[in-house]
Amino acid sequence: MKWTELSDNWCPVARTLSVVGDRWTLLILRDCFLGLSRFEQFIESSGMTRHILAERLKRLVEAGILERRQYSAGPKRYDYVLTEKGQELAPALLTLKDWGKKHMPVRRATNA
Amino acid sequence: MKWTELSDNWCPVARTLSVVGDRWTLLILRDCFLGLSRFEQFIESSGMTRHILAERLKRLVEAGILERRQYSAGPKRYDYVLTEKGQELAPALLTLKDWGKKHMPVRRATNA
DNA sequence: TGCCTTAGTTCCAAAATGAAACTTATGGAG
DNA sequence: CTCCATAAGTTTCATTTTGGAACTAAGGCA
Repeated sequence: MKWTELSDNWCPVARTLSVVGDRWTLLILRDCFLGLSRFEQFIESSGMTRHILAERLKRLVEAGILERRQYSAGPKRYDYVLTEKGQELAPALLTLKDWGKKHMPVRRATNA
Repeated sequence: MKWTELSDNWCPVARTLSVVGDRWTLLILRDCFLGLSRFEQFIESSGMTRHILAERLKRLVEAGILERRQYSAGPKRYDYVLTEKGQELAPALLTLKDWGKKHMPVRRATNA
Protein backbone atom coordinates (compact mmCIF):
# COMPACT_ATOMS: atom_id res chain seq x y z
CA MET A 1 0.00 0.00 0.00
CA LYS A 2 1.23 3.45 -0.95
CA TRP A 3 1.37 6.38 1.39
CA THR A 4 -1.03 8.51 -0.61
CA GLU A 5 -3.74 5.86 -0.55
CA LEU A 6 -4.06 6.57 3.15
CA SER A 7 -5.66 9.94 2.48
CA ASP A 8 -9.00 8.29 1.81
CA ASN A 9 -8.86 5.75 4.56
CA TRP A 10 -11.95 5.39 6.74
CA CYS A 11 -9.80 6.12 9.79
CA PRO A 12 -9.15 9.78 10.63
CA VAL A 13 -5.81 8.88 12.21
CA ALA A 14 -4.69 7.29 8.95
CA ARG A 15 -5.86 10.31 6.97
CA THR A 16 -3.91 12.61 9.26
CA LEU A 17 -0.84 10.45 8.87
CA SER A 18 -1.15 10.60 5.11
CA VAL A 19 0.01 14.18 5.35
CA VAL A 20 2.00 14.52 8.59
CA GLY A 21 3.01 10.94 9.29
CA ASP A 22 6.66 11.39 8.66
CA ARG A 23 9.52 12.29 10.96
CA TRP A 24 10.79 15.24 9.00
CA THR A 25 7.37 16.69 8.38
CA LEU A 26 6.60 16.74 12.08
CA LEU A 27 9.97 18.29 12.86
CA ILE A 28 9.25 21.07 10.37
CA LEU A 29 5.98 21.71 12.17
CA ARG A 30 7.73 21.72 15.52
CA ASP A 31 10.07 24.38 14.16
CA CYS A 32 7.14 26.42 12.92
CA PHE A 33 5.63 26.35 16.39
CA LEU A 34 9.01 27.50 17.71
CA GLY A 35 8.75 30.52 15.45
CA LEU A 36 11.00 29.51 12.58
CA SER A 37 9.85 30.09 9.04
CA ARG A 38 12.79 30.09 6.63
CA PHE A 39 14.37 27.35 4.58
CA GLU A 40 17.84 27.82 6.03
CA GLN A 41 16.44 27.90 9.55
CA PHE A 42 14.68 24.59 9.12
CA ILE A 43 17.87 23.09 7.70
CA GLU A 44 19.94 24.26 10.61
CA SER A 45 17.43 23.39 13.27
CA SER A 46 16.42 19.93 12.15
CA GLY A 47 19.46 18.55 10.38
CA MET A 48 17.52 17.26 7.40
CA THR A 49 18.85 17.63 3.86
CA ARG A 50 17.72 20.50 1.61
CA HIS A 51 16.44 17.86 -0.76
CA ILE A 52 13.97 16.44 1.69
CA LEU A 53 13.08 19.77 3.20
CA ALA A 54 12.05 21.19 -0.18
CA GLU A 55 9.94 18.13 -0.86
CA ARG A 56 8.18 18.24 2.51
CA LEU A 57 7.51 21.95 2.36
CA LYS A 58 5.83 21.46 -1.00
CA ARG A 59 3.59 18.76 0.46
CA LEU A 60 2.70 20.86 3.49
CA VAL A 61 1.76 23.80 1.31
CA GLU A 62 -0.35 21.58 -0.94
CA ALA A 63 -2.05 20.17 2.13
CA GLY A 64 -2.91 23.67 3.31
CA ILE A 65 -0.89 23.35 6.50
CA LEU A 66 1.75 25.90 5.62
CA GLU A 67 1.56 28.95 3.44
CA ARG A 68 4.43 30.04 1.20
CA ARG A 69 4.87 33.73 1.63
CA GLN A 70 7.16 36.19 -0.12
CA TYR A 71 9.05 38.12 2.52
CA SER A 72 11.54 39.99 0.35
CA ALA A 73 11.03 41.68 -2.98
CA GLY A 74 14.67 42.60 -3.57
CA PRO A 75 16.02 39.17 -4.14
CA LYS A 76 12.64 37.42 -4.22
CA ARG A 77 12.57 35.23 -1.16
CA TYR A 78 9.93 33.08 0.43
CA ASP A 79 9.27 31.64 3.84
CA TYR A 80 6.65 29.40 5.35
CA VAL A 81 4.04 30.08 7.97
CA LEU A 82 1.37 27.96 9.60
CA THR A 83 -2.16 28.36 8.30
CA GLU A 84 -5.03 28.07 10.74
CA LYS A 85 -5.31 24.43 9.78
CA GLY A 86 -1.65 24.07 10.61
CA GLN A 87 -2.00 25.88 13.92
CA GLU A 88 -4.56 23.35 14.97
CA LEU A 89 -1.90 20.66 14.96
CA ALA A 90 -0.50 22.24 18.11
CA PRO A 91 -2.26 19.82 20.48
CA ALA A 92 -0.77 16.88 18.62
CA LEU A 93 2.75 18.28 18.89
CA LEU A 94 2.19 19.01 22.57
CA THR A 95 1.11 15.47 23.38
CA LEU A 96 4.16 14.14 21.58
CA LYS A 97 6.32 16.52 23.56
CA ASP A 98 4.80 15.48 26.88
CA TRP A 99 5.23 11.81 26.11
CA GLY A 100 8.83 12.38 25.08
CA LYS A 101 9.63 14.29 28.26
CA LYS A 102 8.22 11.51 30.35
CA HIS A 103 9.34 8.44 28.47
CA MET A 104 12.36 9.31 26.40
CA PRO A 105 15.08 10.64 28.67
CA VAL A 106 18.19 12.07 27.04
CA ARG A 107 21.11 9.71 27.30
CA ARG A 108 23.84 12.08 26.23
CA ALA A 109 23.95 15.70 25.16
CA THR A 110 23.81 16.77 21.54
CA ASN A 111 23.76 20.20 20.01
CA ALA A 112 21.33 19.71 17.15
CA MET B 1 21.10 12.85 9.68
CA LYS B 2 19.92 9.35 10.49
CA TRP B 3 16.68 8.49 12.18
CA THR B 4 18.27 6.88 15.21
CA GLU B 5 20.36 9.95 15.97
CA LEU B 6 17.12 11.66 16.88
CA SER B 7 16.78 9.60 20.04
CA ASP B 8 19.24 11.84 21.85
CA ASN B 9 18.02 15.12 20.48
CA TRP B 10 17.50 17.94 22.99
CA CYS B 11 13.90 18.20 21.82
CA PRO B 12 11.38 15.81 23.38
CA VAL B 13 9.26 15.88 20.23
CA ALA B 14 12.25 14.70 18.19
CA ARG B 15 12.99 11.96 20.73
CA THR B 16 9.40 10.77 20.56
CA LEU B 17 9.54 10.74 16.77
CA SER B 18 12.71 8.66 16.86
CA VAL B 19 10.53 5.77 17.93
CA VAL B 20 7.00 6.47 16.69
CA GLY B 21 7.61 8.96 13.90
CA ASP B 22 6.59 6.73 11.08
CA ARG B 23 3.27 6.11 9.39
CA TRP B 24 3.19 2.38 9.86
CA THR B 25 4.29 2.50 13.45
CA LEU B 26 1.49 4.86 14.36
CA LEU B 27 -1.03 2.74 12.50
CA ILE B 28 0.07 -0.29 14.50
CA LEU B 29 -0.52 1.68 17.66
CA ARG B 30 -3.93 2.79 16.45
CA ASP B 31 -4.79 -0.88 15.92
CA CYS B 32 -3.60 -1.73 19.40
CA PHE B 33 -5.90 0.92 20.83
CA LEU B 34 -8.69 -0.64 18.78
CA GLY B 35 -8.02 -3.91 20.53
CA LEU B 36 -6.04 -5.78 17.92
CA SER B 37 -2.95 -7.68 18.97
CA ARG B 38 -2.00 -10.29 16.39
CA PHE B 39 0.30 -10.20 13.41
CA GLU B 40 -2.35 -11.25 10.92
CA GLN B 41 -4.79 -8.73 12.35
CA PHE B 42 -2.38 -5.86 11.91
CA ILE B 43 -1.70 -6.98 8.36
CA GLU B 44 -5.36 -7.07 7.49
CA SER B 45 -6.27 -3.87 9.25
CA SER B 46 -3.48 -1.62 8.08
CA GLY B 47 -2.52 -2.95 4.67
CA MET B 48 1.21 -2.84 5.35
CA THR B 49 3.48 -5.66 4.23
CA ARG B 50 4.48 -8.47 6.63
CA HIS B 51 8.03 -7.40 6.03
CA ILE B 52 7.54 -3.93 7.44
CA LEU B 53 5.18 -5.06 10.16
CA ALA B 54 7.74 -7.50 11.55
CA GLU B 55 10.37 -4.79 11.55
CA ARG B 56 8.19 -2.22 13.28
CA LEU B 57 6.95 -4.65 15.90
CA LYS B 58 10.55 -5.44 16.78
CA ARG B 59 11.30 -1.73 17.20
CA LEU B 60 8.23 -1.14 19.32
CA VAL B 61 9.10 -4.02 21.61
CA GLU B 62 12.67 -2.79 21.95
CA ALA B 63 11.35 0.66 22.76
CA GLY B 64 9.17 -0.78 25.52
CA ILE B 65 5.94 0.35 23.90
CA LEU B 66 4.62 -3.10 23.07
CA GLU B 67 5.16 -6.38 24.79
CA ARG B 68 5.52 -9.65 22.88
CA ARG B 69 3.40 -12.19 24.63
CA GLN B 70 2.97 -15.87 24.02
CA TYR B 71 -0.73 -16.61 23.74
CA SER B 72 -0.63 -20.21 22.61
CA ALA B 73 1.57 -23.03 23.78
CA GLY B 74 0.42 -25.62 21.27
CA PRO B 75 1.88 -24.12 18.19
CA LYS B 76 3.89 -21.44 19.98
CA ARG B 77 2.33 -18.17 18.98
CA TYR B 78 2.86 -14.61 20.01
CA ASP B 79 0.90 -11.41 19.97
CA TYR B 80 1.58 -7.84 20.96
CA VAL B 81 0.03 -5.73 23.67
CA LEU B 82 0.57 -2.15 24.79
CA THR B 83 2.72 -1.64 27.85
CA GLU B 84 1.87 1.18 30.23
CA LYS B 85 4.35 3.34 28.36
CA GLY B 86 2.51 2.46 25.18
CA GLN B 87 -0.90 3.19 26.71
CA GLU B 88 0.25 6.68 27.46
CA LEU B 89 0.45 7.42 23.77
CA ALA B 90 -3.34 7.45 23.71
CA PRO B 91 -3.61 11.25 23.94
CA ALA B 92 -1.32 11.63 20.93
CA LEU B 93 -3.42 9.27 18.84
CA LEU B 94 -6.57 11.05 19.95
CA THR B 95 -5.32 14.48 18.93
CA LEU B 96 -4.35 13.08 15.52
CA LYS B 97 -7.81 11.57 15.22
CA ASP B 98 -9.54 14.83 16.10
CA TRP B 99 -7.47 16.79 13.64
CA GLY B 100 -8.15 14.26 10.91
CA LYS B 101 -11.90 14.34 11.52
CA LYS B 102 -11.92 18.08 11.29
CA HIS B 103 -9.42 18.72 8.50
CA MET B 104 -9.17 15.62 6.36
CA PRO B 105 -12.61 14.78 5.01
CA VAL B 106 -12.99 11.49 3.14
CA ARG B 107 -13.18 12.02 -0.59
CA ARG B 108 -14.32 8.56 -1.63
CA ALA B 109 -15.05 5.35 0.24
CA THR B 110 -12.48 2.64 0.75
CA ASN B 111 -12.75 -0.63 2.58
CA ALA B 112 -9.33 -0.88 4.16
C1' DT C 1 -0.45 -38.48 5.23
C1' DG C 2 -1.50 -34.05 3.64
C1' DC C 3 -3.59 -29.60 4.15
C1' DC C 4 -4.54 -25.50 7.35
C1' DT C 5 -3.24 -21.75 10.41
C1' DT C 6 -0.13 -18.12 12.01
C1' DA C 7 4.09 -15.74 12.72
C1' DG C 8 7.52 -14.70 10.74
C1' DT C 9 11.87 -14.59 6.84
C1' DT C 10 13.88 -14.15 2.26
C1' DC C 11 14.51 -12.22 -2.27
C1' DC C 12 14.47 -8.76 -5.58
C1' DA C 13 12.93 -4.67 -8.12
C1' DA C 14 11.31 -0.02 -7.32
C1' DA C 15 11.13 4.09 -4.62
C1' DA C 16 12.92 7.18 -1.06
C1' DT C 17 16.84 9.15 1.27
C1' DG C 18 21.53 11.32 2.28
C1' DA C 19 25.38 13.87 0.86
C1' DA C 20 27.30 17.18 -1.65
C1' DA C 21 27.75 20.08 -5.55
C1' DC C 22 25.37 23.30 -8.51
C1' DT C 23 21.87 27.18 -9.88
C1' DT C 24 19.46 31.54 -9.74
C1' DA C 25 18.84 36.09 -8.33
C1' DT C 26 20.41 40.01 -5.97
C1' DG C 27 23.02 42.94 -2.52
C1' DG C 28 27.17 44.90 -1.06
C1' DA C 29 32.40 45.53 -0.46
C1' DG C 30 36.25 47.20 -2.65
C1' DC D 1 32.54 46.80 -12.60
C1' DT D 2 34.18 42.58 -10.27
C1' DC D 3 33.92 39.36 -6.89
C1' DC D 4 32.10 37.35 -2.85
C1' DA D 5 28.05 36.49 0.14
C1' DT D 6 23.11 35.13 1.06
C1' DA D 7 19.20 32.31 0.53
C1' DA D 8 16.03 29.21 -1.67
C1' DG D 9 15.95 25.82 -4.07
C1' DT D 10 17.50 21.80 -7.83
C1' DT D 11 20.36 18.08 -9.58
C1' DT D 12 23.01 13.94 -9.38
C1' DC D 13 24.19 9.62 -7.74
C1' DA D 14 25.24 6.04 -4.30
C1' DT D 15 23.00 3.86 -0.38
C1' DT D 16 18.90 2.48 2.21
C1' DT D 17 14.22 1.42 2.71
C1' DT D 18 10.05 -0.24 0.93
C1' DG D 19 6.59 -3.11 -1.57
C1' DG D 20 5.28 -7.40 -3.25
C1' DA D 21 5.24 -11.98 -3.39
C1' DA D 22 6.93 -16.37 -2.37
C1' DC D 23 8.82 -19.30 1.17
C1' DT D 24 9.69 -21.43 6.07
C1' DA D 25 8.61 -23.30 10.68
C1' DA D 26 5.78 -25.67 14.05
C1' DG D 27 2.28 -27.71 15.16
C1' DG D 28 -3.19 -28.98 14.64
C1' DC D 29 -6.69 -31.60 12.62
C1' DA D 30 -9.17 -34.84 9.60
